[in-house]
Amino acid sequence: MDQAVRSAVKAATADCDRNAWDAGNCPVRDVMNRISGKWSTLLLEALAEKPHRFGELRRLVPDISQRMLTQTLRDLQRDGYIEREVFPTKPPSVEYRMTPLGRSLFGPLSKVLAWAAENHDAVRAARRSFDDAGLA
Amino acid sequence: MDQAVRSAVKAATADCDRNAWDAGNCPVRDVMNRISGKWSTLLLEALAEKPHRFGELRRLVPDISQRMLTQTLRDLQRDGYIEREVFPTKPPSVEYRMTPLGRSLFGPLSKVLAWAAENHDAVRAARRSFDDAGLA
DNA sequence: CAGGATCCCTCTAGATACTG
DNA sequence: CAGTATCTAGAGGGATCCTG
Repeated sequence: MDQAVRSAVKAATADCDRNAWDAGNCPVRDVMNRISGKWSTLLLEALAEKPHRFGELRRLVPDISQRMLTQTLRDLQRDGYIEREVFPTKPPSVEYRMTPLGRSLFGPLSKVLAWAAENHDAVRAARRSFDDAGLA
Repeated sequence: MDQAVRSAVKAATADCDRNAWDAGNCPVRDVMNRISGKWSTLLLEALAEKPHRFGELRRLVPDISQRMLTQTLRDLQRDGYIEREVFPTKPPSVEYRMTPLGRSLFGPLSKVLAWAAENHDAVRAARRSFDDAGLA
């Protein structure tokens, strides 16, 4: 980890200390809380590629309930990561697309997702050996 | 986002598709689920700097309960991100430290944490304007 | 000191049904 | 098509007491 990143993280940590790690004032927790939802990263991943309509997103993430799809999209929109555009056709259609802020987040975030894909086996192996050691 | 990252993410997505985004088989969800816990990133942040004992960690993250500290540490250990070493002194002391796997995760992850620190204000602004628009 | 065990509660997320 | 409303189960998380 280079020095620039290290000091940025340290600054964030310092903020948390001053505010007793209050969720609302700690940048790390405030931002992570949202992107760490069960579906957030999957939707960001889908919308990072290109804009999608509601129904398309539902098909891209088959096991999401329509309630959680709506809610997660609204949360992402509220934090400024995605935009919602309504086309007053009949029947109506709605398109979701990433904002510049969302793209700027997805840059670093995608690196973590890539890490997950590359190291998934290592994690599963660690998990197995932990369980086999009887510490489960 | 460069091409290497893009294709790695795409590969992960493809895996998820084949398995209907099953939590156990989707690398993204499997890894993100753990590091997205309420306390995981804060503890990784603390242990990235240097090893710490149980009591030190508790002081570093004042508002964590001892139950959640124990549980989160065990989860991180199970996935191979941190190590636990017991020193049979009297009274006993236990030290936690990051593993190579943990460090390799924390590289990309720290970039996201830095992003959170830098863009926290932008997110809060987006949130306010969303709420003021009456869409809350 | 570093936890384990227990009780309890909130909040998230899923299922189902209905609407402009 | 793209949602909203309601109900409910279950996980995540907290408080407290106990122990090697």
